[in-house]
Amino acid sequence: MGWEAVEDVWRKGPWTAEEDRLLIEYVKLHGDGRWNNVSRLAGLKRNGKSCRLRWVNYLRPDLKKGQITPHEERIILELHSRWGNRWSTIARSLPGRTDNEIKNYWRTHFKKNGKTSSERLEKSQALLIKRQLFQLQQHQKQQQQQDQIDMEKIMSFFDKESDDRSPSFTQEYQSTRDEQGFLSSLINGYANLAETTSNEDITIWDDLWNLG
DNA sequence: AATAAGTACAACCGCGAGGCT
DNA sequence: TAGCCTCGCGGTTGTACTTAT
Repeated sequence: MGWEAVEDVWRKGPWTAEEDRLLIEYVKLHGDGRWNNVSRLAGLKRNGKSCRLRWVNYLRPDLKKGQITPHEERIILELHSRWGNRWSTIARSLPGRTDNEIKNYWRTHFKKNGKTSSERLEKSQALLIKRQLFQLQQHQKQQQQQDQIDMEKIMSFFDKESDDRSPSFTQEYQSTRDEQGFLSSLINGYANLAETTSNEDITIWDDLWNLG
């Protein structure tokens, strides 16, 4: 490693306001990068690695200050369930937030719940299934309404022309019934998988899907 | 009021990837 | 192509602050 090659003793621990000022001045003049030059050019007793970390996590002007919002929290949850501990990848989806910030937030807010990433993944999948179940149920409801309309048509048809039934009409009616039977079996299957998730979770996922 | 426990976050460390010579 | 340098990433630790007992 080359980080410690220039000097033997580097300052460690919390940064002072004066150190921050020197680092900001350095970046203004030379841009970010070439962090090993900072100690020589800016007069800082910090190694390049420490300077980079300080700049990236706290001094960058485009950083978003303040607490993680509930909206950001939902994004973190969703992306973590998808990518696991790939903090830098997750951070790229949250402008102004750093990987370190997200990592710390995750550890303090969610890790304590004792959920491993695989457990969270399972939960996310259950949420997805439950949402699909919800959509299927809505679809089934619409089908039932349509079915009732059809039934009224049939009754009216029998009333009017009981001796002259159209084969194409009865076929169409039968296919509608088949589709509904298929949906019912699908819903029954999903229901077993999704029963552990709440309707509140569905609302959260609806928000997430609407992000894009 | 004292202090133990919990929480939040800044900072450090080790490792590996990629570029350059 | 081997070795060095720079950088980024994820895990871990240290510490200040808050809350509970």
